[in-house]
Amino acid sequence: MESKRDILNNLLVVLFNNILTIEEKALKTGDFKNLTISELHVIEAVGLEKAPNMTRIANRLGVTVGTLTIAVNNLVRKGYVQRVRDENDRRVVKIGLTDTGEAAYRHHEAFHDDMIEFVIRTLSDGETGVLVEALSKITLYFEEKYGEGIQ
Amino acid sequence: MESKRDILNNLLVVLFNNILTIEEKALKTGDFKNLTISELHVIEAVGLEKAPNMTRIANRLGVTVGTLTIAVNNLVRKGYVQRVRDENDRRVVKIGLTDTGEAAYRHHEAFHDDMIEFVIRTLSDGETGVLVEALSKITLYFEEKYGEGIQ
DNA sequence: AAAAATACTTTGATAATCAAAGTATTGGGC
DNA sequence: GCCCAATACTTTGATTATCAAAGTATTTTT
Repeated sequence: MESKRDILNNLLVVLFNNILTIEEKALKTGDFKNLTISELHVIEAVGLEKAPNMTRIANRLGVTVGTLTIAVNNLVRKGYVQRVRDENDRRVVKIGLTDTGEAAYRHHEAFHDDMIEFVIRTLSDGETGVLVEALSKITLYFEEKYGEGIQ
Repeated sequence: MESKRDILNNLLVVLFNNILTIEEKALKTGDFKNLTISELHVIEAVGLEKAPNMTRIANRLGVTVGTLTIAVNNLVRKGYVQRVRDENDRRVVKIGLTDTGEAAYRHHEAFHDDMIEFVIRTLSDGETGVLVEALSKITLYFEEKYGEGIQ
């Protein structure tokens, strides 16, 4: 008999290990086959704020600004984002989504919405509450134990 | 007020997006700083079975066998795994953990055990049941919707 | 006005990844 | 028993992701 521990561990391992693959698969079902999962996460970070600068995005994603520069170069080339020099402080580069970028952002958002919608539809109110509670605790646990890996 | 939907979405995004970073951070606290997170996942896959072959591991990890060959080359060089030709079918290469590999496997296992231990300690029996139920449903949902991305 | 700090880009290196081509071995059909 | 197809793996060539460190431009501090 598999213990509750083992079951829980397996679930978390499978979910965590496969979520990126799944996200990528979902992405490739849309009109955005030329986006990688990393690039999508840049688009996600840009879409969540209005015109964030490079440092802000890099921190959010947990990568260096140099790494982000390269990703943004490619996204500009592919037509998903734009660079805009800040006129107040000309060192700063703000990143915005193009119309195509907006569309990609919404396509990915729909992936999340569907997932959440499914969970809420499937579980009772009480169960959803417990799930939120449990995930909050796990997040908090990671935060305390491993610090700024998580924002 | 943030809706239950938004809270749940944020939790899942934060957990999913950061789990690899966190796992890597946990890894680097041990004696295995020269392992990357991908290499660790190979070690994990090898440790879960007795001497799996290349194809088996590659399928489990969702990468091509070519990709795995390179990872195994590096892991052999670093002394974590061994290649053993199958004497019954000499096309087959079975992969096993060295003693160092075993140690790395157990160190990573401890990371999982701690996490699970925390969850079980923190939640009531009923709550843990709901969590398992909810995660099972999410996994199933992904499986149905996106097929073999998940095993 | 010089020096230090900040924001970003570039460079050089390594790792992860795939598809496709190549090598070795096995199994099936005749 | 021999050939051909299939299988298991490795190699190759290309792309992407990543970092640290060096470089450039601009702003802030002294």
